[in-house]
Amino acid sequence: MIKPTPRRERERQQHIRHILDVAESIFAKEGFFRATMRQIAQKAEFALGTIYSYFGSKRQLYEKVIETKVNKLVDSVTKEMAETPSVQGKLEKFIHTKMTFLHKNLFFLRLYLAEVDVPRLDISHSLPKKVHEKYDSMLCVLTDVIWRGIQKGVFKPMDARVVTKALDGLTNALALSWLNSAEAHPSLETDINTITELFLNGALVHQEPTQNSNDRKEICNES
Amino acid sequence: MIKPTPRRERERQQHIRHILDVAESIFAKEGFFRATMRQIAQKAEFALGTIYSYFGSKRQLYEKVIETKVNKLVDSVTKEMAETPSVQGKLEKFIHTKMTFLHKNLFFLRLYLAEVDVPRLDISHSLPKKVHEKYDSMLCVLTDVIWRGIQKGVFKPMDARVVTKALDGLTNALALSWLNSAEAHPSLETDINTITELFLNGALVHQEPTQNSNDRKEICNES
DNA sequence: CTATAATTGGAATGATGGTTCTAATATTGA
DNA sequence: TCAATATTAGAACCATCATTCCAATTATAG
Repeated sequence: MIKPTPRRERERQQHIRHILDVAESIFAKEGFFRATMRQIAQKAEFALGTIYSYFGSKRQLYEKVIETKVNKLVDSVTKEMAETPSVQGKLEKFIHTKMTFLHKNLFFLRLYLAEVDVPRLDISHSLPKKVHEKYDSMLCVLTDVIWRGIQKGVFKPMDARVVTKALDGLTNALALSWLNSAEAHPSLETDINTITELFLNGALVHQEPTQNSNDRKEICNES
Repeated sequence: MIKPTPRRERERQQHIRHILDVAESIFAKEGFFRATMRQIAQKAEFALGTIYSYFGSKRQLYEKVIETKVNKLVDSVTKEMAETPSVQGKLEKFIHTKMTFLHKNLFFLRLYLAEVDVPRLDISHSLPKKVHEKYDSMLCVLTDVIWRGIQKGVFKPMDARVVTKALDGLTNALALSWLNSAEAHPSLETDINTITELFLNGALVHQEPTQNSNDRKEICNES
């Protein structure tokens, strides 16, 4: 019951962050069930008991890993969207920010896809509500944007919920492709442009796209 | 080394199919790791040893479940596409057939998403090559269709590979939403239409998409 | 320096569940 | 009906972890 030294406390936080990082990489590589606490302890260079003293159980550790990252993702996406006024701009921000985040967190991407994108299999049905609520809050913002776009006549009249899922799925699908193809970075910007264009204007060739025609050029003159 | 009676043999096949069905439902509900062979044996009303005599191991059983269904999916999708002449028609067939199949196989859908859509986590990296090859063959057909569409000037010049992933992901994402929302059937046709429209024409409102598309042709003939 | 509290390491525990084995049981051909 | 064979049942075996525990170590305060 004594005061914990500031330094001591700082180290503690340091350790926690370090363990979370290691756990993330192992969970991402092995999945929840194959990953063992020993493995994590070993790679983190702590003893088993230490891990358990920081996080109560394997599941808690796992949940913490996911929760931390999902929060970061959602926060940055919603922040970017909030800072942009136009409907179309918000949509572009959504695509851009989300994909950039996933691109910078390829390790995490596996967990994300397995747990957030394809929930309710294996363990995920017991992911803390917090995580799902957080993620859903982001989707709600997106739905709202689309809905307002429809009201304003910028978007066609479609079911905003369905469109939200489609856009969310579209971004996930492309991010997923980064995992499988072993290429390095190059695809990020290209993929963002492709998706944005595809989502806004579709695959068919048109005469005069009323709103924006600027990014079409970009798509064509490279690759 | 004796002749297996025809009836006997028929029963055997019957048993195998029955076990596969049961296994599918359990794997889908629990995931590979949580599902136990005892559980499957019990629900299938066979003894453990019997299951092992039919399929060698848990993993083999699991792989058989997935392989069987993926084959059916891919076969029906490619067949439908082959029977349709026009590029746009083939695309619509892809969306329609794939989504209808997944809609009719909601149980399987979980496994499908976890193993085929988000591979390499957990067990999937050891899914038999056969399965991935089969699935990829379907995607190749799709890529080829898109590529030809671009050549003909029906589609904008985009990276056909990326568009393939996008379309595949789009359909997966919508199918996924059926799992989460507990609604019954109604969304299938609506979702198919929404996706098709979205993919072909995008979300933005356009003026008058007239037929003429020759002016873009020259851009395409690289790649 | 010493007593007290916090941290750490890793062996010991216990449960779970895949796989194997053997003893029934049923089927077949004669 | 009877031996030979195939099938089934489920108990027993065994390896693999998550988790707990306690002894050893280290830090803190006076």
